[in-house]
Amino acid sequence: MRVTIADVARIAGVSKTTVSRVLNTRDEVDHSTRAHVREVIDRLGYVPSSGAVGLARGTSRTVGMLVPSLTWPWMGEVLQGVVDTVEAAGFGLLLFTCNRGTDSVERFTSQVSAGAFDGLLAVEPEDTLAMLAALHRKGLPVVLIDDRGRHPEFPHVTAANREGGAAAARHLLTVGRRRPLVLAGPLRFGCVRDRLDGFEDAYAAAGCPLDPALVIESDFTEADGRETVRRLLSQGRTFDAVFAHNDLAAVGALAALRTAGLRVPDEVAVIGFDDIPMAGLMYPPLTTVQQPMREMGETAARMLLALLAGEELSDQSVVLPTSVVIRQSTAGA
Amino acid sequence: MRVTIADVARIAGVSKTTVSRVLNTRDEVDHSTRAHVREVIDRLGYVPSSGAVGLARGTSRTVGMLVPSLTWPWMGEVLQGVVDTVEAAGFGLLLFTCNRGTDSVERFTSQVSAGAFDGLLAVEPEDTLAMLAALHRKGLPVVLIDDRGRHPEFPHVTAANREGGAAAARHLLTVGRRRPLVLAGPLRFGCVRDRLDGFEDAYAAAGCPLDPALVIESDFTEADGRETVRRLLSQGRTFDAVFAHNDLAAVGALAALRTAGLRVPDEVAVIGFDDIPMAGLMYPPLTTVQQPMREMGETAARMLLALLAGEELSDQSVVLPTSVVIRQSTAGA
DNA sequence: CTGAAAGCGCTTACAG
DNA sequence: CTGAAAGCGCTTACAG
Repeated sequence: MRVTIADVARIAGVSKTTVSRVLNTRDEVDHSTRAHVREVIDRLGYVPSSGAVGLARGTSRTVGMLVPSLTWPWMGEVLQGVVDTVEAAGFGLLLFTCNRGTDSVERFTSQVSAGAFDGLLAVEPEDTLAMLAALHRKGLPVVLIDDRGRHPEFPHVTAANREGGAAAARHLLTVGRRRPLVLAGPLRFGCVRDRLDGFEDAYAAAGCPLDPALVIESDFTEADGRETVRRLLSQGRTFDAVFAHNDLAAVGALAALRTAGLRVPDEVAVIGFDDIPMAGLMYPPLTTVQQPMREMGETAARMLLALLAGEELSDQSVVLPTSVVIRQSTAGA
Repeated sequence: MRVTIADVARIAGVSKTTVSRVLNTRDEVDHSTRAHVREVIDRLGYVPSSGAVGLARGTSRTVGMLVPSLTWPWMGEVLQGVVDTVEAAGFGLLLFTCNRGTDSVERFTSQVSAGAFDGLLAVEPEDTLAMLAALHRKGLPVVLIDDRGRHPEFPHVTAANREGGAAAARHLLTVGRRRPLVLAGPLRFGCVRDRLDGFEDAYAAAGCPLDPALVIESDFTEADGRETVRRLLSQGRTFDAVFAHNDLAAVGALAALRTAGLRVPDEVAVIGFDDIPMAGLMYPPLTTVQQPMREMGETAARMLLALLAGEELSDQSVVLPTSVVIRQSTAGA
């Protein structure tokens, strides 16, 4: 059924060794022999069995990718960046989301021991960090795409969260907002503290320190963003801007402000973080701090491929720039 | 380094054959031998090499998934359904998006010949249908997650597009709309024709045939939905509802209507198709015909796994029900 | 119930 | 420049 290297060798009248060399090495084969073997390979449509190659070479030319969820709004972009890069390098991508308890985590780790992939890309491994650290110590190359934590022990790529927070602040100051509400993400995340620090410092530097009562921990969901803003308004709190630590919460803020009859951006300007695909489609279109998700995926993949090629990483930690995308939720009509 | 079956055999004082049997067969091994080997396996943390098992058995226990894009708004749901199902069955999922020309298509097909996976799940393979048909004829099990075409030659899962179109019509009739605009998708897609047929028939059955001038082919994008509605309004066309063949186009319609100063749903009701995650977050929240994307992914994966297990499919074609999710873009406040 | 041996399809020293 | 042979880590008739 399957065409094997033995078939090619027999038909070309050479040894399997020679066929293998034509396939894998650049020299050591006579020019005309090489051409002839090539011709037979093409004619037969021979493709080496990836399983056999992997077994003989001890590598799979496959990378694993572990994500906590595939339905988060920005995950598609990250994944697309990863897949494009990995495919272009001729590697396969094995996808895992061990999000169904101990069982699935165990199944995942056993795939590692099984040598199913040579290296791992992981997004935000909140509950799996210990496991990843263990695999990493055992020699598995790992690169984190790190939206949440601070994991100096791993090579990782992050967005410039601190600068992003500062840029959000400068933008709000530019449009004249002196009293912003901060809808922070969970404070246990490093990225959240960074965004907050950058934002606070920029406001302080402008001689306009934040009101601590207007810095609220939220949970990155639309529902909580909406509910939090509703509650603050009903308590009589006043603010002239909202800085949400992600776009989903910003969308919730938009809804609560609308319900309360407050005009955006005239009375309250709103800025989010991420620039998920729907941000520009909201009403009003949402100003936001863009994280270059696709580029983060590409960069992480390139780092992992470099590691697998035995190269040293010039930087263990790559920080990609964020940028403010100005739309009508802060900029007026 | 790696613990092999030979290590286990040596330490347990049995043959590799026996270890293999403990691993793979239910009987043929003495109870106490089995227990002892199990204990050694656990103690050593032995996991069979997936490459070696695959080579020896001729299968990879991996399924491939081919998607045209990872950034479409509903793709995450499909993927999550697939991954959950495939993982639970102990299979790996290899992800491909050969969307970069001939090169990447070739690379993909060679992965098939390489035996990198045992079966394939594919979403909407517009430009790759001929290639998939060829692989299918050569014996590769393929299941299509079929949002667009009509591909009777493959096992596939679809949503009930015709019924969905009819349900959209009935809903609009219920809220008193007699003169709807249809923002159709590309008419070359089977799903588009089905949605249109169902919608038209239901309106005709209500004694209210559609105005052909109000059935417009669009391209499933927000920009085109917006532009089309803008153009029709500027031409003086009147309609009291919009049925868009996907949510993105419906979101565009919402924007154009807002710009034109038309109130939704009072003056124009809007209904979409898909129920993508952002549908409920729009202003006003978008009524839409829901496709069960995650379930489609799960179902397709289950079908493929059944095929790989050598089972006959009871149905080559599975049609999952759609349902109207009523929100404020048709229902008033 | 158990094991020796061949085989899956490659790669890679080693020898010439 | 080329090939015979061993080896990668398993499974599976076959024999006992």
